Amino acid sequence: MWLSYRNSNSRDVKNKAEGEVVRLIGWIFTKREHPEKIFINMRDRYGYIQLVASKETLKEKFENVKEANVESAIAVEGVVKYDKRAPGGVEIHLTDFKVVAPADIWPVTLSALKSPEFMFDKRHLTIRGPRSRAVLLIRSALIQSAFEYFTKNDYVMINAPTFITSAVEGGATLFELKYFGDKAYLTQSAQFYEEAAICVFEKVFVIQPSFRAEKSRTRKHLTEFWHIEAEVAFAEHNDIMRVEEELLSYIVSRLNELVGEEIKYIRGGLLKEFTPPFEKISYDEAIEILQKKGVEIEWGEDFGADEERALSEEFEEPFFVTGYPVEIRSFYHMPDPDRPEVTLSSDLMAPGGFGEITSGGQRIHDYNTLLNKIKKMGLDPSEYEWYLEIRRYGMPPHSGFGMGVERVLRWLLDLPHIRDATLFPRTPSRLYP
RNA sequence: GCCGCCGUAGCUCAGCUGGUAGAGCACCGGGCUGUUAACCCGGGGGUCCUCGGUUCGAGUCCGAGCGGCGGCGCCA
Repeated sequence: MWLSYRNSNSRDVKNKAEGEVVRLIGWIFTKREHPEKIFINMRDRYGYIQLVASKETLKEKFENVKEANVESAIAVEGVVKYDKRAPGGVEIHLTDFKVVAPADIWPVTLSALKSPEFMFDKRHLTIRGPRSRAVLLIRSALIQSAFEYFTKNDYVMINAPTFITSAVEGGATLFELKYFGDKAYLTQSAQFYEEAAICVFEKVFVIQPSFRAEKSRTRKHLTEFWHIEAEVAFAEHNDIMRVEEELLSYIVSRLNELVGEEIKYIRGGLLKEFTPPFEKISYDEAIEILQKKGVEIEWGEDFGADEERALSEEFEEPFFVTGYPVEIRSFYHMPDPDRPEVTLSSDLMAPGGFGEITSGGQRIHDYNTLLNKIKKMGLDPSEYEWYLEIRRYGMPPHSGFGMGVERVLRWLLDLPHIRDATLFPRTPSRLYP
């Protein structure tokens, strides 16, 4: 009933002529009261529009406007009026006003915005604010853009299971749960399942959550995050870096088209667009750069937060660090045939001190090589039985990567914390709401 | 897991060397012919995180616990 009552919306009224009668549905965002007039900023899915209620035209219904609290759901009818004094230059002079669902006194005040604890305890309400609204719209567009990129390039979307039995990354970071009589874990990555699927579809991708039981108190970690992962058969390390740089460039330019208004609202201007290929430096070069900057790091050590920051400060566009040492990468990474101490792997770094946004590389596709590697790293081959077995039946060289949705979003929008990049964030200290 | 900071009204915070609490925002009432986080005047509102200790007396001092925030390690 109410959906069909609506014949315009906050965005669409700008296309209407002065004097046209429109019916809108939405929520009261803010309200300013005077004796004869009340100004309402109404919010709907499309944005914001100012409503003007005047005692003269609304008569006894003016009282209803007076009594309606902020965040009441309303249905209104009114006349389109262009006026310089209205935000956005257009407003609706009400001829009818109904409360569809009343609201209690809204607890989210201006000072509440300063309290992360309050804002996330009341996340189910605070997401209605203009900032969360914009970020979540951009997030939706980001996932849409990634989906577009992959499907335009002949990838097949697969859906990997969430319950798993063995670790893709380090075993210590798995969430354990009861699975009837057995132990199961929540997935950290769809990678292994993608590797099985490339022998059907050659190019596959997933967009789904990954779980990591890392007690990370940082602004770049969630325990549940959305993962964009791709895996490509017959592809070598350089091929997958090409995919990553194309994907990121596509996402950025598409976001500017799809949600430019929201992006401007959050960061004051459109996103800087990039063109592949990105700069690529080797792990060895990265170590040199860091040592020259006076950072204490030796070849063979992994980058910590300080190192990632120092390194990425040296760049103004995203760049790859390639060829990480075998010791600091997971067991499945392909050693470089010309230099067995390093892997055919890379991380894509965001510039300006931000650091890692994707991680990827070529996988070991030979059965015996992988088996030996698993044993050498002290892992139990029986836990990787099916993963090994796919290598006995025509597994070509292949490569893949994973990109964190919230991390990319946080970087692009310069958000203070990764929890701002998701609807209901999950961190070690937050499981509610 | 480690290091640091914090916990007083619905929210943000003040409260000096111990004498049972205050401001702004929000809310309610009144005023105001167009506001943009409206403005002006008035009002109500508090187990001072919990437990224990010191003291005639604890929001304030001491101890423990719980919760949150920031950073490190780990990663996307």
